[in-house]
Amino acid sequence: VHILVGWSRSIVDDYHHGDLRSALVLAGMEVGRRGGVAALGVRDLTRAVGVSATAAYPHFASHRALILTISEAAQQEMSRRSILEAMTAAGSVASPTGQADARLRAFCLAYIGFAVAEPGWFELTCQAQKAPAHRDGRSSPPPHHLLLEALDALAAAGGWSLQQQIDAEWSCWSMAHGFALHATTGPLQSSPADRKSHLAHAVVNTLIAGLRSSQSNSHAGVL
Amino acid sequence: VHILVGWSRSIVDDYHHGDLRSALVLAGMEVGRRGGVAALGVRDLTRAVGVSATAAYPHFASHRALILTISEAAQQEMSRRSILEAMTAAGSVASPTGQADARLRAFCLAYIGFAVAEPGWFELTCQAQKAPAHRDGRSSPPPHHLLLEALDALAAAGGWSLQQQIDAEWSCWSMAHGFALHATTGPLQSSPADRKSHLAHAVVNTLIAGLRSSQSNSHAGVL
DNA sequence: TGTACATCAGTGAACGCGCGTTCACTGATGTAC
DNA sequence: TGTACATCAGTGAACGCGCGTTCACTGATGTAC
Repeated sequence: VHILVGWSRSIVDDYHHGDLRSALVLAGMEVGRRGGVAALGVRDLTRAVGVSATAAYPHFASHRALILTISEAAQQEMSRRSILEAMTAAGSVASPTGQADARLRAFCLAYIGFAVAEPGWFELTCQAQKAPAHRDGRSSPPPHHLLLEALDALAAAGGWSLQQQIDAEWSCWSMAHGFALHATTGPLQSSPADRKSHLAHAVVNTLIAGLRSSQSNSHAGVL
Repeated sequence: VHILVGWSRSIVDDYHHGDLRSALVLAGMEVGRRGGVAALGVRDLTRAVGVSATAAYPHFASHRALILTISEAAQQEMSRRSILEAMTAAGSVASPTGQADARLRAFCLAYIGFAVAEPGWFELTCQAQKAPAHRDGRSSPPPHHLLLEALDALAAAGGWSLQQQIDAEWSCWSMAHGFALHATTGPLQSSPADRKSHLAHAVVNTLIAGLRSSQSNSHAGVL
């Protein structure tokens, strides 16, 4: 049975001895949602949890390590709560080619949509970008795994080579990521929502049109 | 005639009374080239010029103002020294459509190439991204103006509507920007140069293929 | 049941640091008469 | 030619701040006998 002990002077009462590590990550998500990475100081987070500044160090080797852990939590949030949902919702389409198209489109638009809806979390997301490890059996995968999955279907339907599929992977991620940054932090940041949405659709349309035609004339017109 | 006066104790001897403003911006470009935005503290830059920390304030209202000015200098560098050069070099192609293609391709690849070759400057570049102002007669235009110029030709050759051209603008910029970030700061940052180069070409090919086919079936397949 | 002891998650004072910015000032330069 | 004065680009001491990290510590909890 948990009893509120004396040292807990903070408003955050849902933390008690024993799970400070998780509490810090949770606080990081809460604080970083508004405020981004800049708000994730060691002192900021320990303060938010209601604990002395030094209490973080038995759980995290350094400030950077704490940030990276929170970044991974943000990636989970993006994947599980936003992209995965959109992709499974896009599953109800007739033809297999149409379904593959729809799922890839859903990935890109959800990636962008998450960034626009949660710019703070999106910024966290960008902190820990590892080199992509291909299809290990990880549970609740980060965004990149979901992209690979969407492309698998498209590659099978279109008869792509492995090289073509890898290239496509980076086209999709670049387009979605670049647009997300423009809409979030860049020159589109104060555009109205419907303009952002229109451009997002246009941009993703161009991407998919390009992928579709890449199976016929790839490696043509090289500079 | 300039004489080395007593207060100039720094190694940077090419600064004398009267152009401290330019000297600070120049130092910012030098220091930011390695080190990025994080290295552009007020004290860092005044130290680099060999001047007291407070000397910057008659010339810049705040730290932020100083950074924005340096960012604009980096944009000039990117446009003039890298992109403009590549685009004019791509001018020698036969058909008008082929030339428009080549110039757009040159823009994207030069944008990415600059980011990879000068990641510090590229980071500076991203600091001051204003909303794009359409074709005013500015001398030595920032990257966005050069993109518009490249698209003008392509739109004329392809018979695009204005809306299609605006959409294309953001497709190009998103793709180039997203890939540049992946190659610079993101998951591709420690990939070998030839892999970056291969993927850059593949990604730009996909983009251009998408733009080419967008004139026929745009606004089709909307989600 | 009661005492002795190890464990372990936290405290809180302190370290050294560097930041952006303010303020009153100084000393060389150029101009007017 | 020489003196008086305004201008102006700098100085340097100081302010308040908050950071990440270290260290020796404390006090509650669980276990052994």
